[in-house]
Amino acid sequence: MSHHALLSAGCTAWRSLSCPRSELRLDLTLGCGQTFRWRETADGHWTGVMRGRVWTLTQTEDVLWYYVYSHQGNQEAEHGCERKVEGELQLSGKRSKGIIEIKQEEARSCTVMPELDNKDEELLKDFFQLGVNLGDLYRDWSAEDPHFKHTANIFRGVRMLRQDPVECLFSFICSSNNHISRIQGMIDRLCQTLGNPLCKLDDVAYHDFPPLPVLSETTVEMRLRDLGFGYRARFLQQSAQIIVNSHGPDWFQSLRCAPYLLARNTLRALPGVGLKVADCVCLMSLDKSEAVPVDTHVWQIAKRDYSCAAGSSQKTLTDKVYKDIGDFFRKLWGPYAGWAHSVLFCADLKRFQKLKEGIPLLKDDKKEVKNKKKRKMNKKRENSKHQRT
DNA sequence: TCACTACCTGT
DNA sequence: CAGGTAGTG
Repeated sequence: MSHHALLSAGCTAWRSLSCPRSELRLDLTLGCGQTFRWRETADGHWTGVMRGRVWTLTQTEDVLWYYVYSHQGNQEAEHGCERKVEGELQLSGKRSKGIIEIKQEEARSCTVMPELDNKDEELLKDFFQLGVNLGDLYRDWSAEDPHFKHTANIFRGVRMLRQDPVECLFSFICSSNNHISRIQGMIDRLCQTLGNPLCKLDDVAYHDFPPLPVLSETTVEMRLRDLGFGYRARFLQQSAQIIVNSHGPDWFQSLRCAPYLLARNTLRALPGVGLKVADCVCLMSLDKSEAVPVDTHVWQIAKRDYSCAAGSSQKTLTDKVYKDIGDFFRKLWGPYAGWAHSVLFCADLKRFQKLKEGIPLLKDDKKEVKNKKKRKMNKKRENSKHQRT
């Protein structure tokens, strides 16, 4: 059986690229709720699906390491990966680029084509938007905003992903009136049930995100209700159907080029997509760095930390208040306001509170308890399914 | 423009 | 109630 890759095991297929932690923190960026599909599969190792393949990522002080798994329809050889590299493994981060140097005979059994190497590096750079200099942005935001400056020191390296628009849209339709841990479970079940299987690692089956045509099938609503999606099941199916039936195949691509507000309004026409979800999709997958998703939490931040007047007298987050708060932050932070917002959002998450007291994150702090319960619930769901039929 | 409600499900 | 949305008055 295949295992999740471990950098310390010295597999020769690990590749790397220069990237200081101040520009990217995997734990914060992947764990702050902008994506729901990456897990810490080993200490500091994050595994997830990106562009139809399974990746494990980890980092040292100045280097980002990546490992891409093979599966059907994927040429790369994977055997021989348990092998140790001869001599010391350079974890010092001195090497900034390329694959670990390996002996000729090993190279044959655990090959990484140079041209693939390049492409994968480009994919990673695109996914993490490494062309955007986060250090410069932090400096600018800190200059304008003392409160940001305070928290930014602890929460460096929080960066916006450039996600697949389909996955992003349908994930955030699920986010309504919901919390992160449950959303993660829902997305897992969605991919497991409707997505293409990719590979299996240590008993964990990885699937691609379901394609639009599959999501648009009329049976999907019922199936998703059985998976515990509640009223969101209909939104998902309907939105997919509308996109498939009344928009061209490069609809999302065109939204990437469209101005922010046009893109947001277009998305809003889909069922289950309000201002908040539309802004998430704009910011996280459609290159709209100025989009600021305002949820109840961000609203609290605006009032508490910025004494932002908007909506201080209102009881609910109305459209007007929503827009006022977004404008407030855009004025404060500028064209990358959405990126700045995610830093503060991240800093406010309960799971990252320990960082503020200088306590490093431990991998299994949060999860152990939940896994047990999950099994119980799956059983419960099975039962109610049988009762219905 | 704002308030209120229903909507699924789990903590 | 939970990182909302849609429909109503």
